[in-house]
Amino acid sequence: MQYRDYDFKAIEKKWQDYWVKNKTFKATDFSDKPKYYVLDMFPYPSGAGLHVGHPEGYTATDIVCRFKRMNGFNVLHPMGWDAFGLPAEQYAVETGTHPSITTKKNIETFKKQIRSLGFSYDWDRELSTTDIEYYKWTQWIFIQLYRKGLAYLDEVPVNWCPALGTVLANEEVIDGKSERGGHDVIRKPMKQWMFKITEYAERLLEGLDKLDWPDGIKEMQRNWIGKSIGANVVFKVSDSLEKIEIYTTRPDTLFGATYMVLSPEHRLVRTITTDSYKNEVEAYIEKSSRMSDLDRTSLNKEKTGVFTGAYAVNPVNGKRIPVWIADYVLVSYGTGAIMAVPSHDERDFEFAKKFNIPVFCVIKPTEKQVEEKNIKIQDVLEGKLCWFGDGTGINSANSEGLDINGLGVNEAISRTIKWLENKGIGEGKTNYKLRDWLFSRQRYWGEPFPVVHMEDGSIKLLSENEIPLKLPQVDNFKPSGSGESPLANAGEWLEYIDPETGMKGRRETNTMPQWAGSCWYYLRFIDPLNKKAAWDPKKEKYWMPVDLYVGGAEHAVLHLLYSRFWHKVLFDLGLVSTDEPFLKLVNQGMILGLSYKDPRGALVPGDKIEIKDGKFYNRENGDELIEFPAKMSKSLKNVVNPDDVIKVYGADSMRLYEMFMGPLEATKPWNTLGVEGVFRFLKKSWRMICESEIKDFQLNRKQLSTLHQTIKKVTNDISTLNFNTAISALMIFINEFSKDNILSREAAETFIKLLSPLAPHIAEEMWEFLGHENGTIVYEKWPECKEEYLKEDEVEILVQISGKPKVRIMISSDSDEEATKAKALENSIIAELIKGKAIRKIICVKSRLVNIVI
RNA sequence: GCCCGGGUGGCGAAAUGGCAGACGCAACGGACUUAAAAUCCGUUAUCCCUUAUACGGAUGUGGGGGUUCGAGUCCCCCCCCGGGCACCA
Repeated sequence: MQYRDYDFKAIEKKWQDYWVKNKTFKATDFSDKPKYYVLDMFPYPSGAGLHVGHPEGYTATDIVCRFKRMNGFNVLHPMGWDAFGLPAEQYAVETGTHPSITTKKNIETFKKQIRSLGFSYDWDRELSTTDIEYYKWTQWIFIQLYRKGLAYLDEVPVNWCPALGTVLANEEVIDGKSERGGHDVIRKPMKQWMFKITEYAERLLEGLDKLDWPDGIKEMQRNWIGKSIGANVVFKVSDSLEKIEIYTTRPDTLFGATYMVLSPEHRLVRTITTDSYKNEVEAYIEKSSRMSDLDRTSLNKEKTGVFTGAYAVNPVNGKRIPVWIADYVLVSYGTGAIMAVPSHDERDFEFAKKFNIPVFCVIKPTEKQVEEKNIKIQDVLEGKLCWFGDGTGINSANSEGLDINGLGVNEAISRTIKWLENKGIGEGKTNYKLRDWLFSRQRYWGEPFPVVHMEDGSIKLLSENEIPLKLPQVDNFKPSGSGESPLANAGEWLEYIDPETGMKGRRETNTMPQWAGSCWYYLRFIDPLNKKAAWDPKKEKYWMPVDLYVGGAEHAVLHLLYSRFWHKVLFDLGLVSTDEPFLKLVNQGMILGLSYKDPRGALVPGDKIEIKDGKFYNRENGDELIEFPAKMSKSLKNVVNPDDVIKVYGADSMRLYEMFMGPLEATKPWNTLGVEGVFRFLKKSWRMICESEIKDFQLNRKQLSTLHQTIKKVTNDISTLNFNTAISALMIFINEFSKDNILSREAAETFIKLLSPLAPHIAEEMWEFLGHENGTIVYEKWPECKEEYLKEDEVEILVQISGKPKVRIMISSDSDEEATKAKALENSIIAELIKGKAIRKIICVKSRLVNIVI
């Protein structure tokens, strides 16, 4: 073959066409090879197209896939579209364009862009959550969950915006106002579909332990689930038959309870409030119901509350304590009521101080902690200071057999619970912060629920042969005005007549949230064309679980928790074979854009920058600016479009730069100048292969060592996803081997193979250039590192005197400790430096250093 | 406030407790060229000593302490940046 320039445009087109034509990356079901399932978080195909953040994770997974194929794995690497959702619907409201048209167009753009990067997806498995053949099975899964008793309708508050006449998603409400227009948003109760994810709280928590996920993400899920262990305790209401049950994690502080608090929504509030306090209580309830959650829970908010006039009896000591209502107690957690122990709970302490409620200390801090925290123990004992650290019980005994004085916190808790249980007035109780999952949206562009509201008020679940329930064509995508979804205007579509009983009904007009489609797409990829089932269980058993899942950390809780929940339900139903879907999870870091900030720290958009003498100025007011990485955004004009990079440098350079910037997980700033460097490296590689004389000859010791060190480094680094250092190893190799204009075939072929997962187009072309005329490098065997070549005859070691580096000497690489020491001591410079000094000791690290301590 | 990340040259970054700054960018100098691009070679942490870019010495991984023959790496305290959670009793 004739030498040509590195014409990346022609090369990349040629091989992308070749891969598509030959279905090079087709994953075969039931191959004898070990399977490896690599999944990217599939994108929402927006109108803006890809930005440089998308290809980061996709490049990483692509490299792993190609590496695994060369190591003999049968790789499943699919791509699809999470295409239901708000932007297409909002565009429809504004322009009247049907969301399916927008979606189709955006998918085409995304697909073209993704293909231009040469990713090795099996495109035969492509899917979109909006395909009727896909959402049929999303509805089918809903049916399974419903039948298992995990779906229910409940009247819960939604974000209702009267000015816009619509319901908003949480994400569209910013500081209690609508994102668009800044109108007030209130909480309005509406019938909503809920999932009992709380039934799976414990298993979702336990399951985390065995997952190979970033600790941060696991911790976020743990916090979200929010398990706490404590007790429910029943307090009698004084002069009444009513009882108030409270939840506490600190039953050991029961003797310190000086008041109680009910949340304003607690069902007993009106019952127990005495006549003289009615007006105040009603006013308070009314006031807090109008407040948004944000207002109620915002920081630094001073505590508020009112007394109900009622008293309760503390069951451990019979003391009468006042019952208050306050919005710092949430109705949705625990029992919606607490016992307040101001002496040992900061919130209660704050409240008690404000309303002059007594503080009664029941835990004496340990000496050690008093010292550490630098507090006066007397202040705690007198109730002047709130103490929530360790300590021992005081003032905590009654005549009915409970005595926890002198006990530590843990022991006191278990004793108290035992006592409460014996008396029948309380029990050990575990609570979770996790709430049931609100699953319906008042939207058009989502999966319709396979549900009908019948005339008689009953709810009918469609049967499996009544799905797919197709989303109807409508002309008007505007909200219905009643707070219902645009589907409420869908006319005939709404009407339903039961085929068996003839009873009339109206279809559910809510649609499912965007999470629905992404909850199970990894399962459909296994068997995307199956018409009879969501997936074939045999294929599921072969491919699952996902071995590597890569995506952004913004899905840490929601998507990843929801899909784990569905997966566990499917597992319980015997529909999948593993109880966790994603074995290993990696979050790629955010890529920031180059931005500029002025002396006041304000960011200045990219089009207002003027560069003079290597310094940056604001064109408008002459302020000197400093370069500063910031999140890419339209307004800052710092968004980098991959297409532009590919046009100038090619897809291989784009891929390489994305990986060379730094560790995959790190947040890092994009700098287009950096692409120049990897582009040069590829050009250099190209010249080394295509301009050198390639011959078969035996490499010398030094070259063999470099070659095998490179194999070892690249192999390890790709396995551990440290692509940046793998690339630098290949650069070192090139710097070494491109010095000569004659190259051994062995070195050349090994290099191309090592490069091929990272920069596949150029690798294919060079592979072909070397005479592999028909075929692809994709399934060539990955080079093997032979340890015996790594060893060099001589190694350089450092000789230090008292830890200070002095000289470097060459020694035979198999010198033992004694020989190494002797060599070091006989060196003339060392001998001079230690002359006349006593050697205290000598530390010797084999093949590394000798440290002579004097 | 709490929980995770992170802080290393002008910049992106490397470093199983063992020579800090590999690799790359930028900058500077040189070669090639009529010239430019491309390419190649070299220099590039700070300070001191010095006729000096030699030789030599000291300092240096956010700050302060500690462990160790030896610390970017381990331990304690503090500061700053990014992300998440936020009255969950």
